[in-house]
Amino acid sequence: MSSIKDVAELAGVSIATVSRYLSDPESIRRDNREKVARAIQRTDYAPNALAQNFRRGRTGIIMVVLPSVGDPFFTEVMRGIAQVASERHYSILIRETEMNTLSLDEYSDIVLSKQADGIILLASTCPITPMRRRPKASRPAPIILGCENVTPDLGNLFSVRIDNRAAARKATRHLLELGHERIAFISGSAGSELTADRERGYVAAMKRAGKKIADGWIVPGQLTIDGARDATRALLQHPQAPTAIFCANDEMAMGCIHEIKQAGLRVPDDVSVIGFDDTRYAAITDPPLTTIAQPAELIGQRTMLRILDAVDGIDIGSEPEIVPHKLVLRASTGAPAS
Amino acid sequence: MSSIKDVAELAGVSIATVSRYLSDPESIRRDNREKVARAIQRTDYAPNALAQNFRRGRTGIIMVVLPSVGDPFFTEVMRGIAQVASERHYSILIRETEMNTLSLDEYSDIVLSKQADGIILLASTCPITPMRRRPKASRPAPIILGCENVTPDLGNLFSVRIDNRAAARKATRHLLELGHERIAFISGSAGSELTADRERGYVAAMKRAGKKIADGWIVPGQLTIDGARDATRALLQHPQAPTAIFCANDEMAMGCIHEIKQAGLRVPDDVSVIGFDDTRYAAITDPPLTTIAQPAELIGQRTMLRILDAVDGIDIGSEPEIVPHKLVLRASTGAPAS
DNA sequence: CAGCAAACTGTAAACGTTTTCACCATGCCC
DNA sequence: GGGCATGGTGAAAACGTTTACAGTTTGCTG
Repeated sequence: MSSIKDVAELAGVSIATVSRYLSDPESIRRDNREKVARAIQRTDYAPNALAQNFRRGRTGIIMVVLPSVGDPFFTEVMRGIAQVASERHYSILIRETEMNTLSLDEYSDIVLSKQADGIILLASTCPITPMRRRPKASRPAPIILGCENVTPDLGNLFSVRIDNRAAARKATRHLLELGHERIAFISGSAGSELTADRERGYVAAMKRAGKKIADGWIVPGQLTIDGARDATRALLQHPQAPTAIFCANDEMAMGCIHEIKQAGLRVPDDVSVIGFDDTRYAAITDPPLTTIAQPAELIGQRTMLRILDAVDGIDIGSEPEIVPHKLVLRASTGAPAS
Repeated sequence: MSSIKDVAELAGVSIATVSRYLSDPESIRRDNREKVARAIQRTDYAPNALAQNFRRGRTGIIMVVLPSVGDPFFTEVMRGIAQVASERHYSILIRETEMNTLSLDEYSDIVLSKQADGIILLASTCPITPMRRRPKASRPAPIILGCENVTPDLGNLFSVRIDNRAAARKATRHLLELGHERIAFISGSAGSELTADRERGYVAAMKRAGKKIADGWIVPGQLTIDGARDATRALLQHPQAPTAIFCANDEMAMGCIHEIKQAGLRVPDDVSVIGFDDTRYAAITDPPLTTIAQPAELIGQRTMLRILDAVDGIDIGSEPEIVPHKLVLRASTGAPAS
């Protein structure tokens, strides 16, 4: 591949001039402009991105860490992220971290060692351990959260998300208002702060309504279809089997509904099911899924915009940006059989 | 951030020694090894990836181009890709190209200008235009295909995929064997070679069985849920409405089934539906979906391995690597009502 | 046409590595 | 003890840009 030097030689100017042509053609004289343009054509020159990035000290990469690329909700968030990224000429680097915990230090190192300019942590199923060292860093590495909120001792990570607790309360209240009393909750896994908040909302709503939550009504479902199927089977065999099940995401709701039908029961006649996320499949499940809608794409866009701000040195603070959610009524919930 | 120079100074050795320590600690003397190790500790040093890559002339990035990150099949392929990538310390850079056509030249430029070491083209919905220029490049840029096969004039791009035609024949034959005569096909979009091949398989199987394909039985569905719903509505109103519908992917099959139920018909009693891909949702649709299973994750792994070979300068040729597929029988297909 | 500002250009340094090359010890063999 | 391989080291070049600085040309004004 030809370099800027070849172009300069062919055009009969210095490499500085070529470089200037590249960044701002107007800044060089007309005749040189044309000579350089021709030389670039002839040599088939394209700037070496590696050298540019090195020189500029930026990678042009934002790393996105997420537990599973398969999850349709994250997919939607990713779409928002990718959209802003391409507008701003940034690339996104996806890292899937099934379960392995990385400490904030390690993420910080990724930025410091110039593997990425910033990091977006999408709801991690693993507890993020706080930062130990490097108080010396003049300015903290740009790391922010999407969707997730996080244990308070982690300190001040900015995030864009909905109010998960309020949303879960709303979902639970919907079931209560339909007349359900025995409402179960299929959560994520132990480490997930994201679903923990939803669980808190569920518990709070039940409490406020004066309903008891029986042992075994809160079942972990790993946020996966299969996890939810197992959880659902357990719930259906529970001595006080629930008449409604609140699943912490839509994937699990799909697994849950399938398992209920499998058991010969009907949704919502025998058991109501409510999901969370309003993914693309929610409208075409059978029955169509009542769920909490999150503006996933918007979350992605906002998160990306904010991290780019942070990369540019703008202080984005640590006050989370809360985006709206809403309850979408479809046909998977109804009054309990009396 | 401290550089190798700081470490060298603190340790009292040259930067060359530090560099050698980093790449192979055994290659330096014991006492220096310890001094350097201590100095690295004390300075909190981590190599600057930007500088390393620049110096080495490699990006450590493989770009993956795909039409939609949302598609669960591609998601599965991505998982395979990501897995190999992380083993080999490569990063993947996702580029979503809704519809915009890029020429092979442009992809080639991305590699030549060191934005990525290689490119994987996952089934593009857009026709890839062949390469015009740059015959000068000593060796073609490593660009290979996953899933997709491509118009012959594009020449010699290696690919890993199933035999789509044979698979589609198998799916169609399954319906024929159940006794269906009026079988429709919901394809992708016009530009998609991928679904074009499936369409060819469908046509071939129908022909061989001596069944006519009525006008309007082959409907484009854009590979999306909504596209398939529209297509299905059209098919149900067709004067010779089909008793079985073959969808070019599972997403469309899900949309199709939903629309059939919407119309008050039953699957498979009134209309049989068969999908393609065997995504994670196939088993939990209602009824569970009969479909063609592709080893998506394997395709991803193999594709990534081969492109890494190509990046290393190994000639991988252009003979496609064909991986096995199979027909998975579930409950969405059955004999036609007589 | 002198003088001066403005516009443009070239030289060279810098970014942080890796790696070649020459060099210096050290230990071994004769 | 001289020669020689061996193992380790440091100086310096190189990778391809961008950019500060100084220098040169151009155009304008009086």
